[in-house]
Amino acid sequence: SPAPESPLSSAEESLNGSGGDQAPQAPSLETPSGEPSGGESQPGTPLPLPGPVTGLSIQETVATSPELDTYVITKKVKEVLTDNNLGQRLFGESILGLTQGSVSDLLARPKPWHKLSLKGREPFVRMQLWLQDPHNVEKLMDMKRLEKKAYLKRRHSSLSDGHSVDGSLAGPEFLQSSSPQHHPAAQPYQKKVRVVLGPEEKEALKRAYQEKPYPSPKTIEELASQLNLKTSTVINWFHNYRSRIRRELFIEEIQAAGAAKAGEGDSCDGTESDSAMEGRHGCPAGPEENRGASEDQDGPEAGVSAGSPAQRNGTTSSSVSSGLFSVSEAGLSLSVPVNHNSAPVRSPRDNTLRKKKAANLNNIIHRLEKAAVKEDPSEWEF
DNA sequence: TATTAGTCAATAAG
DNA sequence: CTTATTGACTAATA
Repeated sequence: SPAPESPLSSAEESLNGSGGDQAPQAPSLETPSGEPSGGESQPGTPLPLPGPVTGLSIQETVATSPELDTYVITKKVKEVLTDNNLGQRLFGESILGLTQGSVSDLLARPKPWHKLSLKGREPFVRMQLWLQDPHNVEKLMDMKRLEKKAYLKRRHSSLSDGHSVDGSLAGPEFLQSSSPQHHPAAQPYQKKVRVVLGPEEKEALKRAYQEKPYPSPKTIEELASQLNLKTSTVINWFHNYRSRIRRELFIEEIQAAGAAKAGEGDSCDGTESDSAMEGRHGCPAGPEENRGASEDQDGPEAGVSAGSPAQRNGTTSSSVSSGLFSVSEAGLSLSVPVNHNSAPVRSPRDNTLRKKKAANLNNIIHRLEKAAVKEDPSEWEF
């Protein structure tokens, strides 16, 4: 029941090569804007400009877009989608040209605008444009209805023939439904078996990451054989892990930005050295929501707790201390908590140390080392 | 060539 | 069914 059927999206100009397919690109997005509609925007959300008949391509719109607050945008999109019972799949495929999983990720962990590449900004610009016109919600809902209709029709036809026992399987046949490229012969399309790393393997890899975020080919080979994994799997794991750890740091950065600032007399101080630091202006503006204070599994997964603003400050350079850089105790073997708390009954588990912080430290060290070789400090991204 | 950024797509979780 | 997670792959960069 996947959807080989591209709902309605008219021209799906996807020019692709390469085995798999990637980059759907250009979904449908017009802005007839037939109604003046009150169109009040949100808090600090500026309003770029659509580009239907204005001849502007989305790409150009992205390039000329003012800084957008990705956090505010995703928050709003999530709200609108849930309020109207619209799913990520439909939204993603028809509005963003992305798959459900990508949308989920984007909405849950938007990277700050200044950390996004031109391509990475595109989905956010599309979301912003989509939000701009309340009419778009209606259109999406219509689409949803059409899809449902088609779905029911399909189901009906398949029920009509076989048996009556609806709610469930009928006999052996029925397995194997629609697959891309139905009609003809779908021959040897075995949907790639997903490699799933066991908790133990992940632990080992995380441990390895802690000591060396950028393992040498030799180390990688070693890990691969020890864990009985393909070398490429280990390499991919490191790529993905670094990338995802980094992303969490962005998120902390954003959350932190919203805190520690009562009055508004601070925002961005003037002492901005020469670096091309980013400039977060519109604070997350997100009141409420605990966000983040979650995680804390047990065995696997470590957590990152509150972060702190990493600010650049030419004058008082010492104030670098941040929760992020305070590595409690990395390494292994820790258990036996020295328990020296004043609090009587406290911290039962905890064993799950802040590995990520430690890992991040290593990551930073690594980058610092690389940066040290450079002469131009303006490139240091700290 | 090594890494990163962005996604996809399978499948886990809810 | 919908959303979240994650190994793998492509294109862009350094």
